Amino acid sequence: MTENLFAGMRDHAVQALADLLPDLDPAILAQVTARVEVTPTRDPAHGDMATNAAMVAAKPAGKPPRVLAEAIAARLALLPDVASAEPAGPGFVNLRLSPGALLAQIPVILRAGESYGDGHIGDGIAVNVEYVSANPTGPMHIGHCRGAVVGDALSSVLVKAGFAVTREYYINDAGGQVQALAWASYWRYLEAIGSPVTPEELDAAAPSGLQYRGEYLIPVGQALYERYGASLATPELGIADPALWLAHVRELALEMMIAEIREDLGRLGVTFDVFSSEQALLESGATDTAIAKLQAGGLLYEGVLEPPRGKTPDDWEPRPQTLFRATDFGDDVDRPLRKSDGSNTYFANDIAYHTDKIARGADILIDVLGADHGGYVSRMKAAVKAASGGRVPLEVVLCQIVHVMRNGQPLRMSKRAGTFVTLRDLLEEVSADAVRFTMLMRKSDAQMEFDLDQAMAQTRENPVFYVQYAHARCRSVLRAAAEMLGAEAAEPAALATADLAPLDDAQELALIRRLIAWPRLIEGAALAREPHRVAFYLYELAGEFHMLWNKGREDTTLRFLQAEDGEGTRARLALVAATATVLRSGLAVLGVTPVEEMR
RNA sequence: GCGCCCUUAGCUCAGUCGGAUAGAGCAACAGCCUUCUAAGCUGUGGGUCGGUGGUUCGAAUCCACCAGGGCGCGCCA
Repeated sequence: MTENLFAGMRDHAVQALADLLPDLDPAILAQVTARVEVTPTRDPAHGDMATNAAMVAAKPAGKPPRVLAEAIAARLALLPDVASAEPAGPGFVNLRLSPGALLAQIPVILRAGESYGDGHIGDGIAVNVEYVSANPTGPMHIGHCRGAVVGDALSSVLVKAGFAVTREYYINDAGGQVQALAWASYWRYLEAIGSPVTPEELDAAAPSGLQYRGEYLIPVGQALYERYGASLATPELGIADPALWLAHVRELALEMMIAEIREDLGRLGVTFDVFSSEQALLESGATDTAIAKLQAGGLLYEGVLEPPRGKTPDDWEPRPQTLFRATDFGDDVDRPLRKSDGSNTYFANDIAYHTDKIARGADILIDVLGADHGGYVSRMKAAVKAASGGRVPLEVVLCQIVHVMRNGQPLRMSKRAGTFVTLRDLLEEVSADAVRFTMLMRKSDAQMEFDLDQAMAQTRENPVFYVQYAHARCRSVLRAAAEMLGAEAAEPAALATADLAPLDDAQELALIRRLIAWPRLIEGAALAREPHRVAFYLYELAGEFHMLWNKGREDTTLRFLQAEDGEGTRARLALVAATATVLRSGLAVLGVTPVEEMR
């Protein structure tokens, strides 16, 4: 748990307001203080931090913002850590920390190590983050990997901010797609045992045709052969009664597909705490229970939906269905829970699944979904509201489509063109570090172009390289320091005791300001559910460090290691070590390797 | 037709949940450098924030309408 200087200063600003406005209605004051913020300044000329306290309080207090700002500044100026506090602009109070207060954060960082930035705003609240949840009918596709990276990084951000996170994958193993998987696997099995059955015959025999013809099921067919011999076929090696084989084939195919998915995701550094099975939920009766509960609450009825305006399906006919009163909970239309054959819709099972997550103790549910599921969001939110009695919110992070670009041209993701389609293929060309960081350099709900050339480039244009390079430079300096001063003297613990007064260059101070913004950044990213902010922060932090490094090319007094200046060297080494620490802390959140050297 | 997301410099994108003169990289232009710290460095130009209204001390941010792009729209998951 580390100190957030901005949060601390905010407490002082709020206190100042309370002292200055003793007659203000407490309820109004609370409203005002909720809007008070202390932020890093964009322009160093404005000091280290600024607060809007005077402006948000001006109206309720009936005083001009500048007057309030004067009074707040006068009070904040008395704080020992504040060097100056001045009203500015329309009513900001600009604060400059005393050099000691600013520099004192460096040993704080060094002692905290990578845990610097760990926060408590999560307060142990249980958050369930569900992501990927791709059908277990084939290997991971490139389209899945953005959600995987976003979900994984978001989880890490939340953990760092103090939330109790469960990372979860929902296996859709109950529907018709899995049945189709079983039939396709059976086809590969028949091939493995040398059956004369043709794909056409199988396509005709399977209830929904032969859907998955990719070669990735060949190993499944082989494994079935190894386990069952020819016993799943007729004596003539023809198609046997599905009752004899379907369950076996289904089980093994699912097992192997899930193993493959886990392996692919593992290569990307994406892991989960819990895998939940739709089929298991059905078998446990959880779905019936959840539906019965809605029924008991009077939230279900038999009714007929209107066709959507402007786009009536060809085969539309009015039909009575079991409907959930989603409109009572903010959705546009009530939603069906049962198909005409009496089985549950995907939505019905998903209600049970989300109910299950709540029953397991989640206080907040987050689903990371592809943009093609956008139309699904409002009904699921309605369902969760109904199922939890409004206690548990469902939040949805939508990930837009990724266009993979090469040589400035969109990459066609077709097998016929010989270009890759799977995550595994992608990872053979681009490192997991580059994939992850690049994916996180965009807001998730914005469409993005993934430039392969840029992701692989070993130049400044590549943000991953740029950030890893900054860390490598830090480590390089520290290795040299260990040579020069001895290993122990270059350790964080030793550097934490350095006299930091020599750090007074504008660029050194700019770097320190960036470092101390880390705890606040984590809080913001966690509350906004926006892991991409971490990537941008690291990019900017790396930029400040590179700038200092480059400045040392011209101004030799800014170089980190100087034989004739022991005190200055120790101070600068402390800054370098602190920078490396925060870079590592951030890269850990993103799941990107903090490399020791560029090779 | 309806709903949701998006539109910011030539390009790719940020903009800290309403704050100060809207930022970064690439590209362009102009210098420097070819190593003393490592894949070059420094500086400059570039914007009616898609458009029009509105809300207020203050709007890229919130609201309404319009334009363009994406996604979705009863028994697919």
